[in-house]
Amino acid sequence: MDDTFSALANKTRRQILDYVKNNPACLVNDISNQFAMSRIAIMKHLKILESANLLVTEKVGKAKHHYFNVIPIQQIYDRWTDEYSRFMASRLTGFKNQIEQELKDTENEPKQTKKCS
Amino acid sequence: MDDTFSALANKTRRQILDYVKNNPACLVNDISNQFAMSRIAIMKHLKILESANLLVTEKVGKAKHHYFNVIPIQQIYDRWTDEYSRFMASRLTGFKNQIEQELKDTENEPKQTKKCS
DNA sequence: CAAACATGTAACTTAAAGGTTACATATAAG
DNA sequence: CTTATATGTAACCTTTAAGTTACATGTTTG
Repeated sequence: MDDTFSALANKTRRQILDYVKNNPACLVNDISNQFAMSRIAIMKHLKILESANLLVTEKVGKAKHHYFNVIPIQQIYDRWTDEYSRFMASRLTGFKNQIEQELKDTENEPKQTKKCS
Repeated sequence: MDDTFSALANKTRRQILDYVKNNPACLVNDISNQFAMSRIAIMKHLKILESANLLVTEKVGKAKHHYFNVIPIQQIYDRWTDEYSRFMASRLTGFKNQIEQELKDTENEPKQTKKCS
């Protein structure tokens, strides 16, 4: 999970994900041609994305095909909607009201701190 | 948006967010007491979280109160669900039901928050 | 086989992240 | 007023991130 957050923290890597999503089966060179930086730099980003399982690859001869994998993003999505579900739900009622509600409800409730991934 | 991703990429900062969410109005010292590292290190993390607008603060005398702000996370959520809507589409129905369930449950479940100092 | 092509590895540089200790300021309380 | 408390700033250190150039390997194709 930490790998996923780290991988997504870099703008170039998010752009790579966007590109691969829109160009399934694309090659290393296809990807690196989209960016100003060198192919080596892109390959490092690809390695990080692949380690985070955000990209999966298939080697066919000398060609390496890349595919976007949404599952780690879904896992983050699930994490946040679990951790912050009340806040996500609050989109219907507004943040301010929710904070006021929390402060009001505070006295008779137990503290609970959840572990972080 | 980049600030938000960067801020969320660090495990300590995610844990800080969890703590502040569960302990609205908490102070710098309340937060730093939860961690092994120094108060100064925590203050740097707080500054980053505040710059990313994930935390909002209110100064009252010598005390600085911290509050979690979900809006940047909602924006990320919206970005990804927009960017990857095709991939998320299959999950949307489940999500809708989940939110409805959460809203329903919220009325009966005790909330897990406690006000600080 | 030789040349072009696609990808992979190594070594290095620079900048930024994440932490430390020491010191400074401002408010509350005795 | 003096002391304890809560937060803020400065200077520094170490590790990691992110990029570079140069070279190596493996695979098609003429």
